[in-house]
Amino acid sequence: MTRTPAPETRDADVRVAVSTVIFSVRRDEHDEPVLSLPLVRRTRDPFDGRWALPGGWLDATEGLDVAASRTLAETTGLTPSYLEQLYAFGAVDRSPTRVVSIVYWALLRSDEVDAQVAAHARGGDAPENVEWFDATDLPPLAFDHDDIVEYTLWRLRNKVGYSRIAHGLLPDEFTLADLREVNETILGKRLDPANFRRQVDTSDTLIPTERFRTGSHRPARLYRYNRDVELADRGPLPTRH
Amino acid sequence: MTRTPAPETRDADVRVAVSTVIFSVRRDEHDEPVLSLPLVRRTRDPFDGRWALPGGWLDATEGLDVAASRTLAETTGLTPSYLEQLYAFGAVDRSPTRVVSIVYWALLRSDEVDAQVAAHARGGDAPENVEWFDATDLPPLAFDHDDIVEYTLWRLRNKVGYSRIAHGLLPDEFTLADLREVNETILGKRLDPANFRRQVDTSDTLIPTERFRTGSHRPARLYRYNRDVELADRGPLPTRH
DNA sequence: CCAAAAGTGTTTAGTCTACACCCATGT
DNA sequence: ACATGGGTGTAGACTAAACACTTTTGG
Repeated sequence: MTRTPAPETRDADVRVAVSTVIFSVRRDEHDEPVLSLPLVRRTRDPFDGRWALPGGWLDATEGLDVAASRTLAETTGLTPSYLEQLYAFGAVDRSPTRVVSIVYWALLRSDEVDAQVAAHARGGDAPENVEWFDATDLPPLAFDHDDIVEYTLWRLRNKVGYSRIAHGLLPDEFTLADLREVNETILGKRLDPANFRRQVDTSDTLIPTERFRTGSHRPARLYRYNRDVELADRGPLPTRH
Repeated sequence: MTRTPAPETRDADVRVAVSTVIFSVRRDEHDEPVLSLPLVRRTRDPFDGRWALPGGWLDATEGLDVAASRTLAETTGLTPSYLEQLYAFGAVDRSPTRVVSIVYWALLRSDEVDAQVAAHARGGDAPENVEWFDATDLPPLAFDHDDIVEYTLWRLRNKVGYSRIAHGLLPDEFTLADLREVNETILGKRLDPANFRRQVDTSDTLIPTERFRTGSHRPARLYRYNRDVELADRGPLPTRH
């Protein structure tokens, strides 16, 4: 039972990586909203050619959250509106070499997707080998990334139920129909407009504006997200000394 | 924006540790139940002499869960009945050297506490520098372990509300009063016996036995935990291939 | 005026909580 | 018998789903 204390070099060959599952709601060819996520095509073994989650190695001089943001930006050019740690994956056989991956999940506002992509295209620094996929219809991924995405989806759907996290996928101002559509897309089912309205305005997370979106029918009031309330608990509030 | 890809040695000086917050319900001098956890006194710098969470370095040949169990056993001699990953802490300044800690939290059945402690005492391999503390009244801890424990407590109290996880703190057979007492101890408030009974037996997590605990008054039926239902979701079901 | 989405009201079923009450046992 | 915790019943409060209904615009 008692074990000789190991030398400090015991973990010399364990490396730490950071990956991020980042969701956004994009429109397909029929203008239907689709819960989507970007993947990066691997250009080396293992899993050369396979699609994988964006990520990279943890730098010794940066915190985990920062590493997640940085590697996401480096590989995809995207900056999320919401970022939360998901889980640390560390099975011995999940990669040929010993890698512990700290996985984050993130949300990207729908108006930012195209804006950020376009900006990189203009700047000539468009990320390569990046493609968006329907989150519910993915190709087989590298490593254990299939499991990771599945768990992330479960967590997202769960969290949408008890927090107002869907705002992280919308622009500053939006209608209740927009918000409801995002929720419907995530959950994959229709929600009652009347009851949805009541749920959000008893939750105090929305601030009504005096502006309206005018369309083909009765104008809908625009709302803003109330920044006084947290989007959702993000874990242990990483000791912001 | 674009960054030169780093060499594979970028994270050479990041080490991975595993720590565990393990709870049990112990009796104080007045026989009152107290939510307690064991701490280990550090015998070297940094924080020499301070109390810290049990843990140790991740071995390159073992998974994260296994490492949590092993380091817990090595430092305290305890074997948990429930183990779940909590969070990965990796702020740059949380330790003089760069350490990413994967923190687990665990439960230990009340009948196991003394049994395991006694077994080690007999075997002469009693763990040193280990002491149990009231979880709500801890001394200042080493590193960021104060924050970690606080977050763990929050998570435990939360989870007790929507899952039947308190069974992890009880022996195989127990009365509803036992189970309720554990819940009360965790939550720090009284629960209505009648309503508590209904909650648990609509949840299908308990199997009634034909045995009764006889005491000073009307005998109470003993229940067993229904192993067909999971205690609680433990995260992404670590790909048990 | 009509279609369609925005927004309001109401009915109902289910759940949660407090608490009154009966039951079974050791003293 | 009686005190005490084990166990059941139930009325009121609160919540959530379903859906009828009114409002406001564009065509």
